[in-house]
Amino acid sequence: MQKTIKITLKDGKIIEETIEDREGIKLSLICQKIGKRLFEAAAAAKVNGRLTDLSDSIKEDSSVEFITYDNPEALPIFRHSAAHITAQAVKRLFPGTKLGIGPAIENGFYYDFDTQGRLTQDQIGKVEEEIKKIVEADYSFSFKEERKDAALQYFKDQNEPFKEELIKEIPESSVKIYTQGEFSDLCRGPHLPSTGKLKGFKLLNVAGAYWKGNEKNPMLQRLYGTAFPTKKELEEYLKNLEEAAKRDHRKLGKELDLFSIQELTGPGLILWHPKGALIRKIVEDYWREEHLNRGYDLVCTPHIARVDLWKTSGHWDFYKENMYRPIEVEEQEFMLKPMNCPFHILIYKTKRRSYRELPVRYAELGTVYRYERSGVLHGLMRVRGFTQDDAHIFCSPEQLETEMESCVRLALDLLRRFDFREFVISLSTGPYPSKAWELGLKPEELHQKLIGETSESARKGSVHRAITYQDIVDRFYPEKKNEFAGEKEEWIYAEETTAKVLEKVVLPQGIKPNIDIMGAAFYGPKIDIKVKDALGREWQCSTIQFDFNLPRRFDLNYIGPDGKEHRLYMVHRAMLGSFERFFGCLIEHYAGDFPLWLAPAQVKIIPIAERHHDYAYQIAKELKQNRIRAEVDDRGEKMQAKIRDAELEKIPYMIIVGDEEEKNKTVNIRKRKAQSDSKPLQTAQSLQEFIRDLKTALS
RNA sequence: GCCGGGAUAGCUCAGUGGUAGAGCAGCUCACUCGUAAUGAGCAGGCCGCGGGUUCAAGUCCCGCUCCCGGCUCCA
Repeated sequence: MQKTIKITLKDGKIIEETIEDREGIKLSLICQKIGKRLFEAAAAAKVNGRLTDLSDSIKEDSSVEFITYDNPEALPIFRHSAAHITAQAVKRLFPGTKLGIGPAIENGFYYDFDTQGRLTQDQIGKVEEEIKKIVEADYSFSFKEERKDAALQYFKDQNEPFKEELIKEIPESSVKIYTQGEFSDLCRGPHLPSTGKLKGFKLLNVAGAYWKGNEKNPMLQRLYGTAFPTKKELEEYLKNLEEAAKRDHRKLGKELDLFSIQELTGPGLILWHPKGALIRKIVEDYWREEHLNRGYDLVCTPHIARVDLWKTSGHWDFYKENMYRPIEVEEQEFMLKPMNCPFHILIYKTKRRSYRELPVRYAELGTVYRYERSGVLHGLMRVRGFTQDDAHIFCSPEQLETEMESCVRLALDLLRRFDFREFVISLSTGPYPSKAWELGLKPEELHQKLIGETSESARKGSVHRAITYQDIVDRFYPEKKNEFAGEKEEWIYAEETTAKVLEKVVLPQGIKPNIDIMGAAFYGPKIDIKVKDALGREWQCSTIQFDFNLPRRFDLNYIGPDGKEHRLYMVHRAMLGSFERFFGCLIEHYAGDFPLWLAPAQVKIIPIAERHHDYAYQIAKELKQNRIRAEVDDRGEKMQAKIRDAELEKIPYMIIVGDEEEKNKTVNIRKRKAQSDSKPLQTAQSLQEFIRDLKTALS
């Protein structure tokens, strides 16, 4: 039986094809008919909005879009195909290897294998060689739809226990098996037409990873790599990696003498050297100033407290794993604080509070200690002792919206001061259906995001009914939903208040919040703000968290206008996060090249010869009187060497003084990074002018 | 914590079971210099820590500490 089907293309053009009813027509054929160039550039196709392989066929009227290499949607296809090719290479080199999973990830892909430990870092080169052979062989990717039991048998015969496990978890009755050359793998697809299309790939490193991320499962070897449609894009990416390595805060921290972490002190404990401490002091001053201006009160609290405090707060029961063992003093047990909140609560509770004095906002640069497993520590980013820029807001329900709004504004204002321009904001919601999530995602998108990744049928679009929040909670978090503190009404009120604030403050700035469903802490929903640094990497900084738990545990209340006690709302918030992590971010964001207001030394004065030293010190004195951080380089080095060293120290300005300057009472200014091959940026001017300019730049 | 890799001078790093090395930094001396490294000399080491194998260990083996890449978690 033959029939004619209509194919609607992306540009609206409709083509008709007459096909054999049972066989349909291959997408690659359609593509080829449209044009040779399109065919060569096509990685995959989208049929009725669903991605599929070019080797797939269609049998009915459809809308078809071809995904070419330059389309961002092609990237994951490349990477996923690269993962399969990598697996093929590894299986060739290490027979008996059992396959785990091999997905595309943000900047590349990985594949997990059980090679019985044979795959190590020094084998990467060999695997790459093998991949090259596979690419050159240009095997085509093809797939077969198999019934689950047949597929199960197949992978059993292949001795692939992980694949068997995966198939058993798939709800559909059939699965797809992709083949290129002698290699076959369970996969949802789609893939490139053939292995030869993979032009730019690179294996990056090997690491251990638990099967399904669960430490009770066996440890597999994970091979990370990346892939791009062209070599050029790959090279750009690798360059970016190099740049990131250059900016590594651990490296710059050592080079610029900012901080150290030493074996004798212990892992995850930071020693701030003078220059680092100075930058921290500048940030702290700015932070305190901003908080005082915005109605916060500063408080200070101790590092240890009796264990009873932590029992009252619940940390003893629920946070014990992250706390250090008690310290015994005069037969009483004290604990190092992992958080500041209980102390702030105690200050609040020292007297009866009237609604007239709300909101109460207590802010503290509070140093806390948390036990972190040794393997997770990382420079300044993940440590065991750190100082949070913490605050707690105690307010009435009516004040919540205003308070939230000012928190979000404060966070963005502070972060922008440090030249962060892009933000990723997410709202983490709890177990009750509030309307908050509609803010970030349309129901269909939600569908794709949540169901699409886990279920084939939803991807095919067979479930089009509107999905509800409750569906998601029930389906994905069946046990977790009972672990939450607080009343349903509180949750909904808090989430909807937050949504209102995000709508008012964040959306107009062109930032679309993410909704992290069920991402809330057990005690309340939260907003997190991540910054994107100069290289586009994301760092968690601000967090604003509701707490329905502590006000109950500590019986926090206020006296309302009706003369009765009312339950207080409490908000935890940190804007920069911790000074340690934030400092690490700043170092990487600025590549160690701190802006004038943060630079530990702002001006280096370079006398050309010894006879200019007096004049140099005179200038330094005057700069210091104007609160400008200046140093004289009075070493017996050549001027050129001093300039070089000042450049390497990344000091924003140099003042070079010699006979001419001394005679004319001027200063010769060289701005950092004014390379000798560029136009000379240095100008002679009076010191007063220079000071005025700096002050303008600093204000 | 687990898997893999690593630790040699202040820093960056060579080092094949047989006398511990370089460059930079440091110190001393000379040079007093015009926009990214002046030259010479000197000094600098529990080769991460502890055991073992060996005539002999920085090198081989075992244990520990710390670091790096991940897994998991988070400020």
